[in-house]
Amino acid sequence: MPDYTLPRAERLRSLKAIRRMFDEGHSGFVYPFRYVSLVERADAKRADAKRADAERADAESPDVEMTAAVETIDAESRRVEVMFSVPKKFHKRANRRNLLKRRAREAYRLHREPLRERLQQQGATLRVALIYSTKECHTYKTISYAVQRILEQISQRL
RNA sequence: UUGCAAGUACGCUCUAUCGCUGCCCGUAAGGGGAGAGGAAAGUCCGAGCAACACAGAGCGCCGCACGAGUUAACGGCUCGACGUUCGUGAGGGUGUAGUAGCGUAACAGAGAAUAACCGCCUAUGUCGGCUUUCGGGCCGGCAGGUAAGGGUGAAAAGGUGGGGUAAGAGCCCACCGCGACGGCAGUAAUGUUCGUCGGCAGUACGCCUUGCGGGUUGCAAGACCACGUAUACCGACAAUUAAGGGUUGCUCGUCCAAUGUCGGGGGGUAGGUUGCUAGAGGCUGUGGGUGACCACAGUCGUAGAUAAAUGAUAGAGGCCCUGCAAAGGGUACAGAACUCGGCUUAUAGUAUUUGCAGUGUU
RNA sequence: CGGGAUGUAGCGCAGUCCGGUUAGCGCACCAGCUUCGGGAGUUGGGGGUCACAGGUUCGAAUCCUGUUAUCCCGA
Repeated sequence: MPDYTLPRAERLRSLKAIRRMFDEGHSGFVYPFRYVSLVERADAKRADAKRADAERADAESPDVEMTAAVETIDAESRRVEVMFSVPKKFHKRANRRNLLKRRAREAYRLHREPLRERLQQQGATLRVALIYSTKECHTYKTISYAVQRILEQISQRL
């Protein structure tokens, strides 16, 4: 039985980690999403993160609304951390942004199992951000398809 | 029946699968139950709450301003008064403290306020001319009188008619309008088809004056715990009278002393707990009040997240639109962030009460 | 979430406090002159729903109210 849950622990919440991901991560675009991901194979990531934070001061993309998860002690649940974002620039109304974030989260929740297995095999961890960057408001079907494509792409890059 | 006006209530429902955030039960597996709005929005007012001395004085600044009521409070609400404006009407919009003094009123116009440009008059005074029956008469000028007429303007000193006059004028009179006092009605604003009297006022805005209210900053307020560090370094300040500071526009008052206070300048954290949801609470009934609202009784338990949960998908059913039907399409505005009371703005549609105007039938 | 500012010609800004005759300045644009031609220079010209909607006033870019867009600040 696959695990379809998505508790808060699996969401990317640390400001430090987010900055690092946007600086060093690999980014791509599958309509309507822009995505950013960062793979880490080493175990000594905590020291890494500290160094990265000290290096740089100025933050980029200030009007991005972020959804994230805290770093927990459990290493297993930290295999993948994800955040979803819908910029205010494209969607003015809060209820619209909520709806799109929820659809994206749902699509991720139902389709991330293959990716997770692959990560487990390789012993790597992954951080992903999905940014909905279009003015149109797409249905669940479109979003679901796009999310699957993104997860496939990330999986192939491992 | 058509079109309107003013309100009031509601504003999708159910099932399945997979989830999210608190809470309760359980050692655990798991189970139970809760989970967006009328505007949650804008942040335009008013409060609670918190810190600053359980916050003081004066000045300044800001807000409000018909009357009565309502309320914890308000710039809100209710009922009422008057003016103005839109509407055939039901009704809707908007305004209303005081005026002693000062300022401004472009352009146009003679003039924008102790008005004489054109016009009218020459009774009165005076000068000149003509004439004379020597009383005076006529013409012109000057002093002067005149707010009727002209045109300008947003606004020109009550209106119409008559008398009166040299010409005119509330100068006098009639009616209309206005104001004051008294009576009457009303708690009052105010009204008055009552009585008596007064010839009778510029207008708008601002300064100003009066009354009432406002200390400042806001839950990123504030409190605690953990982690980490630096009492780095530089500068200012005093021994009894002051500097500096204590979240206030200024002044005062008051408080702060050497392991000190403050400033400059660096360093660390980016976590948790609390504030955090029972409150001027909702609903029902009875009573009071025109009403806002109030009193009493009963009853209910109703989000608390933290880059932020309250959902996604599928199916079925309502409702609306198109269509003969089959079928197709639509189902608004919008997402809690300390909490209340209002206001404002957005909103597919549905139901309903009262009232108005028109048309038809009887 | 809380607090604050701005919107005027294609672009950048005055004017708004304290309302008044025709909303002004620079760059850009158009035309003439100049040059063999262009640039520079010079002379003239066009271009504005003063963000939007109500209100106050005789009269509103200016005062008042609401809406909308953009920007800034607060750990």
